Amino acid sequence: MDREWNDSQPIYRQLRDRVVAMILDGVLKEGDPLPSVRNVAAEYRVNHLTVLKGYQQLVDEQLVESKRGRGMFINAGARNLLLRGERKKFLAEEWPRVYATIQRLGLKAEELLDAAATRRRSPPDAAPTKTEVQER
Amino acid sequence: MDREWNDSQPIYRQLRDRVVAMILDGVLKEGDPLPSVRNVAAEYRVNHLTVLKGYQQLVDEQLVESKRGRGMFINAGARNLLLRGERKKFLAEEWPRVYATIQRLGLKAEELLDAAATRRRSPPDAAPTKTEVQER
DNA sequence: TATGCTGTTATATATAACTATAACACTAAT
DNA sequence: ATTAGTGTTATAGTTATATATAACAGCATA
Repeated sequence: MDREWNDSQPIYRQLRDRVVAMILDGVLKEGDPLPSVRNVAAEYRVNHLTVLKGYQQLVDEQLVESKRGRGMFINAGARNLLLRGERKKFLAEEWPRVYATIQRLGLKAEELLDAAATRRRSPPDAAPTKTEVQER
Repeated sequence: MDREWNDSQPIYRQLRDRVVAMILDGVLKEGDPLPSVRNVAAEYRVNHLTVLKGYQQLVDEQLVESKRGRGMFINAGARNLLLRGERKKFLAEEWPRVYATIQRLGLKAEELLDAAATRRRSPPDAAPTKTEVQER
């Protein structure tokens, strides 16, 4: 119900990232409507302008199209566009920093895999719905 | 000379992180003075209050001690304190998100290692000095 | 004592992020 | 035509981040 926000990124960017994750994971497919601005705002207890700002990023990236009065919809080719773009961005901007940290802390593959495996346990009745933005 | 700032984190936190990296890497050892607030401010072309704020974080974390009129110095035990704390923080807060992204993008170990290997090439005369905060 | 380093405090200003509240515009269905 | 759902715009206020400028306080040394 009440997801938490990471203080290392503005909320609107985290929202954008969550939708991106849903597209990559196939939870949102081409032509699908995004959960509505006001629904998300209510569910996450966030201002609807903040949600809109996150969604507008997706529009600017050509991933999503807005149809006034109807909703916002995943564009054709969105997933492929993302696979290219996000890969490049991650490898160039995020991974080097993360890799350096791993080296610096002397973390081993086993510890990393253990930590990744136990990162979340979903409560039994928390089956994901298409109408809500999902936590990663 | 003129390092760049990552727009995904406030400057003062990036400064804090760079000093932490220098401690972990052994560039700054216990008892060593930190590069002075005003020097760093000048070199990075940043307000000295921003640098001070980053340094104050380190004081709050017991990693550094401030001696008015003399400078700021790495505390005894700072590196060990960091090794515990940063490991825990990284594995709990950052790595799960990063790991999920790697899975989502279908990145393979080889690609990751390649990207990490080519992440920086130091110009020949850019030997790190103790008196400057280093880029990771 | 005077100079030149340190860290620190005080004001004031600008911008980004987020919020609350209200209103507007368009679409679909009753 | 009305209603209820979409996205969108407008105003205004708060907090965090970063800036510029000035001044204060402590230490070391010439």
